[in-house]
Amino acid sequence: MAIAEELNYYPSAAARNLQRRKTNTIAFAPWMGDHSSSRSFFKEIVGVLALGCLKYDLSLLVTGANSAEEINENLREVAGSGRVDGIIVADIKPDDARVALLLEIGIPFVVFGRTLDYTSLSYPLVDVDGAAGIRAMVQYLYNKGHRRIAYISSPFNTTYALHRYHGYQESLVNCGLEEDARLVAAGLEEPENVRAAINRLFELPEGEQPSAIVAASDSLALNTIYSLQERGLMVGQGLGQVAVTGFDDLPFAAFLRPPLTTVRQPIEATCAALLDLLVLVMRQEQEDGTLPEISQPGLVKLGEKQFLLEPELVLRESA
Amino acid sequence: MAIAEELNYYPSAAARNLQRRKTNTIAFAPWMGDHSSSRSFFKEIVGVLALGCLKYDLSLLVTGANSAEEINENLREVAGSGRVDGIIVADIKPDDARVALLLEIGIPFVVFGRTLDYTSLSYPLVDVDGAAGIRAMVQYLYNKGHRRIAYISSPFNTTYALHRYHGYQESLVNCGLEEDARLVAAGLEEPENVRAAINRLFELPEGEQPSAIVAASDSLALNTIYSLQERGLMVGQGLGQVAVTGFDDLPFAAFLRPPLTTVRQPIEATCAALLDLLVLVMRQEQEDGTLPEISQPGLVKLGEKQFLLEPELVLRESA
DNA sequence: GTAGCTATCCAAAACGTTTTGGAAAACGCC
DNA sequence: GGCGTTTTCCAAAACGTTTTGGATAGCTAC
Repeated sequence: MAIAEELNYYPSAAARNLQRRKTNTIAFAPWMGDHSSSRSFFKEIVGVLALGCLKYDLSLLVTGANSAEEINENLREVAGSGRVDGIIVADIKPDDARVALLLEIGIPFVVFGRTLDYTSLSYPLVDVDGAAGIRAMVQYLYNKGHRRIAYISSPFNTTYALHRYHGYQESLVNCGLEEDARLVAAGLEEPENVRAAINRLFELPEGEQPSAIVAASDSLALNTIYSLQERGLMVGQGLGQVAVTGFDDLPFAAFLRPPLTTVRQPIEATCAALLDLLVLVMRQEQEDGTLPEISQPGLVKLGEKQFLLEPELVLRESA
Repeated sequence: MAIAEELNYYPSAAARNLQRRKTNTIAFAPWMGDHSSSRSFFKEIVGVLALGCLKYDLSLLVTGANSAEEINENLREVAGSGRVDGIIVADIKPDDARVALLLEIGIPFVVFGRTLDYTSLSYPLVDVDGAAGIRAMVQYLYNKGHRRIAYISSPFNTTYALHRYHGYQESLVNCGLEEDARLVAAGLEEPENVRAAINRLFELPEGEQPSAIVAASDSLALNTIYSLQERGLMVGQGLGQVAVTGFDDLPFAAFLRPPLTTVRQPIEATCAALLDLLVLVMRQEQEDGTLPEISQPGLVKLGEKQFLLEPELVLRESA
């Protein structure tokens, strides 16, 4: 050991990997598409994952891809060549082909998020319970006295957008409120579309206008706030003000004026759960021994290897 | 080939790596410290790097580390074991030990940023010319008629903070203005400190107060704007307004009210230059053949393997 | 047809570890 | 001291590629 130290010797990773048939490396495969809204959240994750890997002595390989074909080809190559022992798939689309691909290849993997298959238990996953987050938010607004609660969403072509919307519907039922289609605007992305939607909301007859607006994401909430301010409306919880809430707790949320009440994505907990679960799946793959239990505060067990994380309400001045 | 396709065969990466003594993998080693301000910028980079790697058929390994010792140990291991062919070091500190370490190990590497060694040409680097960015900004403000231009900075314990400040000083000279120590506030990080600094600026005698405030980062600019608004001052370029500028063009900059005039970090260009340079160094390492020229719009050649990128002014309504 | 050269082919070596398995050593017991 | 068992030791095999180099085949020119 002394001589090794002196010679600055480190065992060759390639030779080790070859003989042990194991790389101690996992891949992080986000979507990397043009979808800027989801992108900003997944950027947050990389760093936390990298730090989390230290605990398990894993290295983190980040795969980029410009298109759907490229990501699949990439995944095939990375998994097929044995470059990694496991894969974390993020930013899943409703009809994402990656899950099927990975099941076919037979490499250990964990998905962050759910495909459209709402209650899918066929693959290991961790997801933030968006429906629960929105439910908690709507309930909070209801308790504050709001009865006309509008909902603003991005297009329903992502699973999380759907889950969050379902949360809105569920909590309306829980609160004994009727869903009013005129208070729901989905498919919004560009600021202009948000502005148009907000304008429509406040062209409703007097007593039918919303007193609170729940946005499905922080960036929608941001544009909602500006749209309201442009109309000369005040944002906040006070009398004559319109309450606005977001979802994600992106870095800017606290710096808006007024600071945004929102639902915080539990990034650290999510990453920890993803890693714990992936390591479990990888171990189980080689020696079918006893699998350690995965448990964390706020973690709901959906199935054998499926977990949901409760997000947290962050109350600020916008509601 | 048909049979390989049919059997879903992919060559073993480990065996290849072993024989070729080459991994086609590079490491990205950011600081990953607690430094939240720099962190947000480096998160931006990972994704772009991952995409850029595709061009060169490289994989990207992201190393995490919780402390200075850990990052060094990590770097030693990754480089020593031959896990990667080259390393991109980011978020460099003035007295960063990583450069010396990598030089000693003798692995190809590229640094994003400069150590305190202001004109260091002893290792390959790419940096954004912060001084040039601030110079352009001050010159712009001068041309708009501003003569009392204040400067707000984070602590001078990072190289980029120093460079940017030097840019401020240089452009004052260029514009024929005297530096007024009362208009410079450095060492700021927390919102309260920024507020205090702003308050001091506007407790100056009438004609000596600043008409423009150049902040060394977007987050400082954000707190500057709020501090001004709390004092009842209007932010913008108009009459009786205080102009405020930032640096980085973080995602929220465009969404502030008023939208922030700032200096945009050329992320894509930076990543492209880093990769081009690293690939060059790696190739040169093995076969000392002809090295292709690295050239990009806005790229200034500082030395044989040292490049500076001109950042770009983004003019919005805050100035 | 043959000499001299180049192109093709393929079995064997090499890459640097870990695993394997047989031999030697150590141990425990009667 | 001898037998059976366990532990230690170490040379050789294995991991799955790419490289090597000697042999064979293919050309060209006389």
